Amino acid sequence: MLAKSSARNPAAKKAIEILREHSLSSLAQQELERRIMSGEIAGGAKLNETAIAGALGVSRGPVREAFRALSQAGLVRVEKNRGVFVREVSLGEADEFYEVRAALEGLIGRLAARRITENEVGRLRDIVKRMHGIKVGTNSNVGNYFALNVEFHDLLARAARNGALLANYRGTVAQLDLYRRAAITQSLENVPISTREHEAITEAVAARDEARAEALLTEHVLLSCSRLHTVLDHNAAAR
Amino acid sequence: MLAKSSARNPAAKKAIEILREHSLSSLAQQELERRIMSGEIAGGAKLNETAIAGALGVSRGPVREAFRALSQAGLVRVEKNRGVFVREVSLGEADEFYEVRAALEGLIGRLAARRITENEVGRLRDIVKRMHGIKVGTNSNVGNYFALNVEFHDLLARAARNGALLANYRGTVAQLDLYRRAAITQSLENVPISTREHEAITEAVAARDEARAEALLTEHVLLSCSRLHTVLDHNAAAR
DNA sequence: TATCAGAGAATTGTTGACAATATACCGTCA
DNA sequence: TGACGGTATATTGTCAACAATTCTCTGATA
Repeated sequence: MLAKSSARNPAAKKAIEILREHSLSSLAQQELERRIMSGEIAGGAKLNETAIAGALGVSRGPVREAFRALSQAGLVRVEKNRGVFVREVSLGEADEFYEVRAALEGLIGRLAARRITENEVGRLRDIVKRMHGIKVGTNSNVGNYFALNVEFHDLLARAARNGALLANYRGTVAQLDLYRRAAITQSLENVPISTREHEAITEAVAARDEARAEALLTEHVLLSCSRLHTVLDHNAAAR
Repeated sequence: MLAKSSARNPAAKKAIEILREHSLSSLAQQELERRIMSGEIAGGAKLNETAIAGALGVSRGPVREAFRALSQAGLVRVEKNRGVFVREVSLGEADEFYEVRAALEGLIGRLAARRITENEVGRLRDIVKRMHGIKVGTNSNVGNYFALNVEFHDLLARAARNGALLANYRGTVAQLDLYRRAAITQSLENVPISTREHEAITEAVAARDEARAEALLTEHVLLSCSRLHTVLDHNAAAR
């Protein structure tokens, strides 16, 4: 029965092909990471082994292995005999991550200015152009801007052509986003300001100005952190 | 039988106490990390699940979970259906890690200069004093200097009082040490130079000079990388 | 001699079962 | 009514068995 479906059904064939090179635990890890980062699973939520195993159609073993990897990545917290919980990042911890990220982005700016290709510069400019297109008024575009922001910085991180730096950057940003997702503190008024910063960064990198790219990127991250606090204070005052 | 031994044997009692808060997988992870970082298990070596489980007195489950965490930490490499191997870091990758570390240490220097206590400054000075005591001639003291170096930088990283930075620093250094351990490239002649750099860093931090501490630490890491290359080139030429 | 095929052994991937711990529920008592 | 205790349930931690894949060794062949 299974053989028959795999022989005829292209989807089943593809699934088997994927399983040939990926273990169930790595697939479970990917899927759980996606659900956590998308906010599908809220911060602090408990991850039930049996329930997740059932939902993914696997046994508890691979799920537990995925948990250990996610714990090492700082995305979940493991309490012995009690369970696994989506990590909650406090504002204080977010500030710590912002500092680390600022240092990493500085290096990214320096290296990207040195190694970025013309094609990549073009893609950066395209992202900035799309950022300019965000209309200040429609609230749904906040998420749109957030996605463009992620795309911009990840492209820059890849342009630095340092694997260790890229992995470190992504891991740090993922943990920082655990906070940013919980506290939806994107303010529309900051979009034009932030977009101008991205534009300046793009031109510094395009001009191969390493020192300026480093300084602008470090400053950009620290300013983002400041803007976050401003929005939070404003919200707190209004409440 | 087991109850009897645990009731009388203090060691067994302690072991049970440890098991009350630590799972076998986390203990396996710790132990494997220790063996990898100490060089007890060589780079590239295959980690046999059954053998390790037997050596640690547990079943394969916890060992596999430990593998996943170590893989996420970048200390081992998992190949599906083939096994787990201690990660081998190339010279090129080591250069990448040095760049990342330089950025992190810069931030550590800045924050440590801001937040270090008098007690911690005293301990830094003590470490430097012990570094000065290393006799250039006895080869066994290279490992001694290496330990002091680790102690110095980890103390400084803790003095920065940024948990995210500390975790990131330790993870990065662990991966970098995978290379440094494989290529035992410590040269005696560099010890006095490196010691002077540590001394200058200590005094910059003690003087609360954030900019200087940041600059000196960044430079120190990049110089260490340069010295590594010099030693390697020298060894290659001599061969 | 070198290469290839194949049987056997070893190793990994996954699962289900059992034991230990924690949680939830419910009745009792103050 | 609310706090406490005990039992039942649910969940986690660990293990052993089975299936699938890879590795190894032997022998045959060019």
